Amino acid sequence: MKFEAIINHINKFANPSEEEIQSFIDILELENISSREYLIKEGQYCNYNHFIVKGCFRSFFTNKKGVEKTVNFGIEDWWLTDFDSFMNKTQTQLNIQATEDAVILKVSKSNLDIVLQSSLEINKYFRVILERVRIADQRRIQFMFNLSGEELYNTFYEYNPEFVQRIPQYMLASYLGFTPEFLSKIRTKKHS
Amino acid sequence: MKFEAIINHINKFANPSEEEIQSFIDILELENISSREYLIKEGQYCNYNHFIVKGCFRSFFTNKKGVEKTVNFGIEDWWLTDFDSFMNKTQTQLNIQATEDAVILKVSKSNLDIVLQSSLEINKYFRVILERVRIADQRRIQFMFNLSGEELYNTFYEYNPEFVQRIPQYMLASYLGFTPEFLSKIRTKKHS
DNA sequence: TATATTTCTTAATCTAGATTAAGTTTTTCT
DNA sequence: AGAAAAACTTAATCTAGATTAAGAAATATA
Repeated sequence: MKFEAIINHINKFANPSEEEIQSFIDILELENISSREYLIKEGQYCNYNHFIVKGCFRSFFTNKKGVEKTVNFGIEDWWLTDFDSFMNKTQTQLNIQATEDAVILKVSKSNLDIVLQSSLEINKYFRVILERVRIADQRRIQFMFNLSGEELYNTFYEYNPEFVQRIPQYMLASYLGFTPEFLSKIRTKKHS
Repeated sequence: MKFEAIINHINKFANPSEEEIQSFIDILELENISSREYLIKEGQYCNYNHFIVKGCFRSFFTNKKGVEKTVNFGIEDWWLTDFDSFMNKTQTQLNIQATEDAVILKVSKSNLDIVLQSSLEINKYFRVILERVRIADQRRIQFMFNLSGEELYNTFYEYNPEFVQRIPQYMLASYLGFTPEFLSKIRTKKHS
C-alpha cells in the first residue's frame, strides 16, 4: 500500500513501535505531482517536508543574471525541502520542481513537531538521515574543491550512470557547477 | 564548571531532564589541545565527536598536488568530526587541527550510541543541530555556485569580521576555494 | 505529420583565477 | 635580541571554463 516505501525507509534507520509508526503515518499526506509542476516556488513559505515515493525533483534558484542554478536532486526515498524556510519560517529562495511525474508524501512542520515531541525513534530516524545528508554534503563540497569540471562529470557518471539518463543534461551541468556548453564539450571528448 | 558550555548549548535546542543531561555528561571526556596539534589525522579511524569549549580548529585534506584544502572551521559551541569516518567506521581522509590552544569535550561513538538509544531529548538535540548544519552547508553550496571569489570574500568578511582576524589568510583562501595569492589581490583592491 | 518548443552541439573569443617565482613582513623559538 | 620559519604580497604569464551566437536534434503539442 501507499505507505510501504516510507515505512521500509524508517525501519532501515530506526526501530519504532507500531504506535510510533502509526502516529507518523497519520500526519502524512499523499500527493500526485505532474512533470514540471512545482512543490514550492521562490518567495513562498515552505511549510512541508516531502518524501519522494516515486519520481524525480530538482531544487534550483535563479541568480542575478537570470540563470537557473540546480542546488539538489531528489529521487525515490529522499526527503526534499528548503530546510532554511521550513525551520526558520523564512521565505524560500528555492524552487522545487518535478522533472517527471511523481508521487510524494508530505508532512507539515507543525504536525511533525508534535510527533517529534513524543517519539524517540522518529527523532532518531531524522537524526540518522541528517547525518547521512551531512556526509553527502561534505563529500560534495570536497569534490567541488578538488575536481575539475571534467573529473566532476566523470565521477558523477561513475556513481550514478542511470541517473544521467534520467535528467536533461543542462540540469546536470548546472548541478555540477558549469555551463551546458562545457558539459557538451566534455561529453564529446569522453565518447570519441 | 567544565560542562557549563555544553549544558547551555543542549538546553538551547532541547529540553532534557536532569537524568538525561547527567547520562550525557557522564560520557564526555575533557581534553586540552595545543595550537597546531591534531584531533585526527588522515588515515585514522575517527571514533570521536568533539565539542569545542574554547579555541578554533580547521579540518582539511591534502589533494593530489599536495595542496591543503580547508573544508571546515570550528569554534566555540561547534561539534567537529569526520561524520563519514565516525558513522561508517571508515578511514578518514581529513585532518582536524587546532589553529590556537583549545579545550574540547569528546565523546566516543559507542558511548554516544548508548545514550541515544534511550534519550529522546539528546536525539532531538543532535537532530536540531544537524538541521542547522544542513542549512549552513546548503547556503555554502549556493554561495560557491553563485558568487565570484571577490564576492565570496566580501560576504564572508561581512558575516564574520572577527573571525577573519582569528585565522591565517591562507586558510581562509583555501576555505573559500581559491589561492592565497588571489585573496591577497582581493584585499589590496578592497583596502585601497 | 507538421510545427513549435525545448534541448544539445560546435566553434570562436574572452576572463577569473591559477601558477610560478621572488621578495617582504610577521611570528615563533632559542 | 637574533635566527629561522611561517605567512603575506606583487607581478608576469597561463588555462579552465564562461560567453556569445548560430545551427542541429530531439520532444512535445496540435
